Amino acid sequence: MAARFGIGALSERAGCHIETIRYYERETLLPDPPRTEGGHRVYSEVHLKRLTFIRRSRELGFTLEEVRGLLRMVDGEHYTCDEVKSLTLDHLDDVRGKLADLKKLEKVLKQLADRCSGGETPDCPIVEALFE
Amino acid sequence: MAARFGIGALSERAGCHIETIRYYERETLLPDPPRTEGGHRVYSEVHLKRLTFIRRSRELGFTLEEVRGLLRMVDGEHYTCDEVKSLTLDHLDDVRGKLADLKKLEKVLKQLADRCSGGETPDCPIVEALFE
DNA sequence: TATGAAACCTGTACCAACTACAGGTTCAAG
DNA sequence: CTTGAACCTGTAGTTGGTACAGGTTTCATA
Repeated sequence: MAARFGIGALSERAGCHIETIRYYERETLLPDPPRTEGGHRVYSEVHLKRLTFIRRSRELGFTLEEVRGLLRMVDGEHYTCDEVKSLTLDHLDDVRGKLADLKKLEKVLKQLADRCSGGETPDCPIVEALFE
Repeated sequence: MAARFGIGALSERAGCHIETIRYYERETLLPDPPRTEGGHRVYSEVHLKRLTFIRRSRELGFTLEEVRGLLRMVDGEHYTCDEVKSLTLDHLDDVRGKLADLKKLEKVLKQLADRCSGGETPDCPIVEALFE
């Protein structure tokens, strides 16, 4: 028999908050699960699998819209590697862009900090630089 | 005589949106400027200088709360280099943390993409990996 | 079977840091 | 005096959740 469990157990097993699960349901990333008489959500392994997919994708930095795209492919059954790979490569580009921005930032901040000798001096080169 | 100008000119000279200026005002990062009879905001160089400071700080990735802190120091007149430098170094740590996270991400994404040969194959190793 | 705590429910508001209207008023040039 | 650009206020939306409040259901124990 398929195991059935509540939202608390799903939350624990998938490693994401109860509120997040309900949020994904509202966002139609997770299907509406069956309910008990009293209205409690009842989940099974299918839901866990799907939620895990979402969580992993999010960990890899995909936006919810991108996750939605991935799920559509997976749901459609006839997605191709090409499609998935292209989505992944686009995302990789994003990540690399952010990486480049952050590196620049780090450099500038380090330069600023290096130029400042600290101490009690009231004229700080960092502040000066911020005024441009 | 000190030049006085409207929000549009300030926006242009500081390089940030009109709405953002009004937002900073609401957030008390910018002082309430004097107004014309009809209620239009009137700015002068002081405002431009302060707004530039905010914009530069934001470009360097400081949060608005951090900017608020920097402004308090500058306003207080008797800030020390030490304080400013320490705020900057804390922020630099943040940036380096994010940098490390993104690098990990990049690596994983690249590995995933490399493992996938593309093409029409319906079984994609990326999708597989996302299901964990 | 009763009971009380733990788990669950819905709905709303909040976070950052803006952005995007709608619908109205003022300003300045001609 | 007209007209159109610039400006005003106020509200709602963005992303990806989180945090309640205030109520109901479930289930293990007495």
